[in-house]
Amino acid sequence: MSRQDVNVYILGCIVRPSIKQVALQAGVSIATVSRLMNQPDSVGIDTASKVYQAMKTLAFRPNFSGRNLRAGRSRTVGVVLPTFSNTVFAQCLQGLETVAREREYSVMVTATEYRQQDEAAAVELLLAHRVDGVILTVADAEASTTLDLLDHEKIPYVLVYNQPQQSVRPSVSVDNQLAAYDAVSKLIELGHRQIQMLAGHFHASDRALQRYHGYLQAMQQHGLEPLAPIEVARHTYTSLDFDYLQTFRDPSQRPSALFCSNDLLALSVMRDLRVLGLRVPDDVSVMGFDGIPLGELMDPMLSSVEQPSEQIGALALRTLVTAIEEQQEGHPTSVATHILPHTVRLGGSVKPFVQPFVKPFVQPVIQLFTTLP
Amino acid sequence: MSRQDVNVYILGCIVRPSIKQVALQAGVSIATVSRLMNQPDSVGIDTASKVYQAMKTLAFRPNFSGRNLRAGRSRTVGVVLPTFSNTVFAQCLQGLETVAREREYSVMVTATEYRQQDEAAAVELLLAHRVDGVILTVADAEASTTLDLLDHEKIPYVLVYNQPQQSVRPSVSVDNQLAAYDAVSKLIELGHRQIQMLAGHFHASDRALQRYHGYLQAMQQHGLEPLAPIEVARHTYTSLDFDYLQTFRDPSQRPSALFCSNDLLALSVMRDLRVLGLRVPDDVSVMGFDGIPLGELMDPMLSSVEQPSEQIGALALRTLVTAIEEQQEGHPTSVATHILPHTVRLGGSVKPFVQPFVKPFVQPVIQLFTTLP
DNA sequence: GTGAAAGCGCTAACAT
DNA sequence: ATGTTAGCGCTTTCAC
Repeated sequence: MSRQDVNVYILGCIVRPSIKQVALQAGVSIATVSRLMNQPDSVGIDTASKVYQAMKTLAFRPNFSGRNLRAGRSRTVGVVLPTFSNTVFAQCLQGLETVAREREYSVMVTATEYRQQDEAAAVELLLAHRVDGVILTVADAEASTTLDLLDHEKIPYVLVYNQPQQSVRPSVSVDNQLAAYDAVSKLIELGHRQIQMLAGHFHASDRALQRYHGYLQAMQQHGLEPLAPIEVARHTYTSLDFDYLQTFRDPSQRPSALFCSNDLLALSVMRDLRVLGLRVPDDVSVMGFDGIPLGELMDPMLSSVEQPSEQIGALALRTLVTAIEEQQEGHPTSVATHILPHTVRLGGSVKPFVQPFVKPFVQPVIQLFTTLP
Repeated sequence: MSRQDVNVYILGCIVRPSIKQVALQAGVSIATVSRLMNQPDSVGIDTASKVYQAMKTLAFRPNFSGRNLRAGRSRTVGVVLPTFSNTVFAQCLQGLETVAREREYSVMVTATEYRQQDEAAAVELLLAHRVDGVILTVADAEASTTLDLLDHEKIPYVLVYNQPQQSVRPSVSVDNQLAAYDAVSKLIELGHRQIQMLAGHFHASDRALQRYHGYLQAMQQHGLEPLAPIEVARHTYTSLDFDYLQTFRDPSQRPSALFCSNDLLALSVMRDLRVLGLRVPDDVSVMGFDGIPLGELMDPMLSSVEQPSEQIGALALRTLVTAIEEQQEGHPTSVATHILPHTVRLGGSVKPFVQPFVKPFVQPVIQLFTTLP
């Protein structure tokens, strides 16, 4: 062995030590070094300490590329979400990453920015990195060639937020239709009759469509006429474009309650209504979906369907790791569909609807007072 | 060559094809396949199409583990942030990931949950994966052994949000002290004299401390007595614990304006004040820091120091990639410190302070009215 | 323009 | 309990 094999410095440049240098330094074979990392118990106590010492002096750090290549696994999971700018997905990522760290998995992330056509490339890239599995939210879980690919290649994956109805696919979500049904039923219970749904493009979010079905179900079941949904060109923040609210200027034209497919949209529409001179909840009640933490800080508090995003992420990761490890041990693949409980949070953005048919008796008196300086 | 080398299926199980299978299928050497991926021009036109054809039929996907091991680079950057639950960091990640995708880099993420002691392990893990560089926010950029490690090992990195003052470290941030100074000066300009700062633990966020210095500077420069900052045990959402606001019940004890070290804290405190029966901005004005998009949707709109989080992420990634590629070409390492512009956004959560020294003239009349049924 | 061959760091089967 | 060795998939000289 040449001197360079021991030395960490070559031409003054740091060369990261490999197990080879460690083995040389400790006077053992590379197999021993490798074993110490994988099954520490299988190495003699004094040999072990020698190797640990060598690792320390050389500041050895294993090279996962080598390990992954050889072992055929990477202890890395891939994540594909529409965007991290929407708190819901960010929370999911947070929950997922926390559990990943516990389980000693790493996380590689991509965003599709709600573009269905970007899903395939995102997954391809992750697969090139040989991630052991994928956690993802797709535009449409039923008709997804990306999911078909994963199925075909037997790559473990878990959907988050998507809730496949026809196909059998591992997923973690709330029951979107039921949750929307509950929310709209609550509005109906509070006296609302004219309830309209507002959503991003349905083709970019099967969840939004499922929620719309829940809306329809609630309306029809209560003998109410469903209104055509308002589809806006975004899933997150508005850009102060009020065209979609033009009809709201006429009180007879506008619904008494608005059910939004997510909280960012709900908060945006509340702001837009405000700018238009309409009050929430006095003129329009607003119900969101997601239950983002910031909604609770609003005044009036945002009513919303709470879904446990961090837990969705956490459970998805646990489910994925289980699938990965089952697969590695040659077990049969079990497909688990987790439906987590939702709750309808009622805040000040929704108020009971009272038919405005009688003018209050005291109004003249009030008018007298208000004409005073 | 045995038949198995050509065949993608072994024992009914899919075996991912390598360049070896592709080469065999196309009747060329593995070197040609490799060259086609790296310098497509160096391969003959007809050979190329043969190889492409083989790749297609075999559904070939390069194995980055092999490539990374051999090439010594991974086209992957590591990201270490306090949490993804805070919109600010989520936005930064979004900006960063978008540019990474453009540049064909992958992103591996970790959260420290504001625990300084977790920073080292997070970076170690990323380095074991042989990321080409790291983007990170640390608790304290001046005294960070993690950053010293990166410096020592010559791993390119870029800080985000951190703004080192003494040490020379590549970073992308706003000028925290100046930004806080501007915000507090604005409050003073609006008549506020009793201004207090509220922050998470300073030892977990050097930015918060720099902002406190900005607060101090503004107060002193205007001849005002700084108040002791309120340090609360969190950086994100409150858990409805109002102890820290006890003194606010007494009007003579409370400041007229509160400057919060971030928006989540500001929104939380606004909610807490509301629950305590205090009105924002009538009883207390509130100014945040970060300029998260949701703050603009609030009513009253959250006043805040806007920092361009997505751009911070985007620029950090561009800077990092530049550093990585400079280093690979053996160029000298240039250290760029980017200070991005901030703006003080004034919303309804702040109102001019008027000394309540004269009782309004009409008060008796009002009292008369209010004693009516 | 193409091929042969070495080797990146590591694991695991086999040997002792 | 430890060493020897083959080879994971790829890039990159060095030949021709």
